[in-house]
Amino acid sequence: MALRFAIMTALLDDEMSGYDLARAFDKSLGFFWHASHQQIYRELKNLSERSWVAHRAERQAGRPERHLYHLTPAGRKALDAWVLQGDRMRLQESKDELYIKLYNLSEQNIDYLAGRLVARREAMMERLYLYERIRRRHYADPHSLPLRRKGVYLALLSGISQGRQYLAWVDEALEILAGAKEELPASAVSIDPA
Amino acid sequence: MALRFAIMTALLDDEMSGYDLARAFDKSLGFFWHASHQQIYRELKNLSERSWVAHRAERQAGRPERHLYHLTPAGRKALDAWVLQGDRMRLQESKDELYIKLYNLSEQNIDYLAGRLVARREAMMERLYLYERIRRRHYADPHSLPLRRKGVYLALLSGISQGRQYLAWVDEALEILAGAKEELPASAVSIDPA
DNA sequence: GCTACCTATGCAATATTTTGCATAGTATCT
DNA sequence: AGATACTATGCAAAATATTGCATAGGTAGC
Repeated sequence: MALRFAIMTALLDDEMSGYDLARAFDKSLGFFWHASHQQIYRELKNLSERSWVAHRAERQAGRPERHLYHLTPAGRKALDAWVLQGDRMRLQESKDELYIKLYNLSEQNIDYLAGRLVARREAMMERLYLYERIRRRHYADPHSLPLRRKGVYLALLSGISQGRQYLAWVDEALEILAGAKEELPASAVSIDPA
Repeated sequence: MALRFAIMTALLDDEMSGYDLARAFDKSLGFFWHASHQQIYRELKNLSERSWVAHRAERQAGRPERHLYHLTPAGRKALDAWVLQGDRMRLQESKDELYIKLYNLSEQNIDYLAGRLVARREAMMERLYLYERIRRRHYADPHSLPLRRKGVYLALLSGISQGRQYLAWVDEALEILAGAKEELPASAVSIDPA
């Protein structure tokens, strides 16, 4: 349901192709709602049938045609109505397998899990770097933004603040894991005079 | 896929009924992986077919029978193996419609969206309170915990830290929205001498 | 007595998401 | 020359998740 409206939201400013949208959903909007290109093409088809979006073809030399989608007035109206519609407030559940795996922490998997945490830290740092760049480039002076852009800015702030919090948590978690490992009996490696 | 293992994880300590699991997924484990009772019963059936869990019936006076599930040795083995298996690291996307709605911030919906933020703050404060209570009750001295419980503690820490971050963000967002509203021309309410 | 909610289980339909496949030309690296 | 990656679109199947319904007795408040 929401993906439909996320796509329309992305079309508020510019017309975009399915491919463009797929890339947009790898970035800013995708931080809040991920979608694969297959999903996007299917939704675009659905939205076209509803006449909430329409497209024009753009021929390119050598390459496949781009179908550039844009909001219709009916789509714009539907989007505006959706924003004001009831809100199933599921408080964010950070759906990451790693948490479940942490519930299974053991001597056998502690190194593996610590490694996965490090990988997440790196990925998050990269993303955080991207967001900070966007912030500096487009939201350096939030006070002067038009109202709608202030909303986007709030979402961006949430991403940045979540990212920083996540990095701090990973670091703390790694420290605790390192401490726990030291206390472990060096059983497997010990030269046991059998 | 992961729900299967989340359920097995919950069965590590105690045997539980589907109903018990459903309630557990409203609390601690559910912060990381939500599941409805229908899903849980289906997975339990599936897990039984794989012989990864087994159950015994417990008759109760007046009430329906409870089917108490427990891990089998094969289930335990499968769980241990899963923890070490490849990890599709999708960095958490806070899948909340509200972010998309914020991208559509306008004079028409600013009050509504601010109200939804307040509702989220209240819900998060309640949850945070629950987590802090769990922390004080069961994880007051994290250093002395056995290894596996330290993993659970890390997940709990993540929940607490995310919750606090979220509250701080909501407050900042509400302030920015309040500031933005003040700057708005008082168009709709003004006594316009037509 | 009626209403609402809790314990306790589960089926079925629908909606959403993921994964695999398919096509086709261009560009870049080795 | 061949491998890999990028632009660009889309179908189909499988896995997951949500929503509605169904049963059945117990407890608590009005």
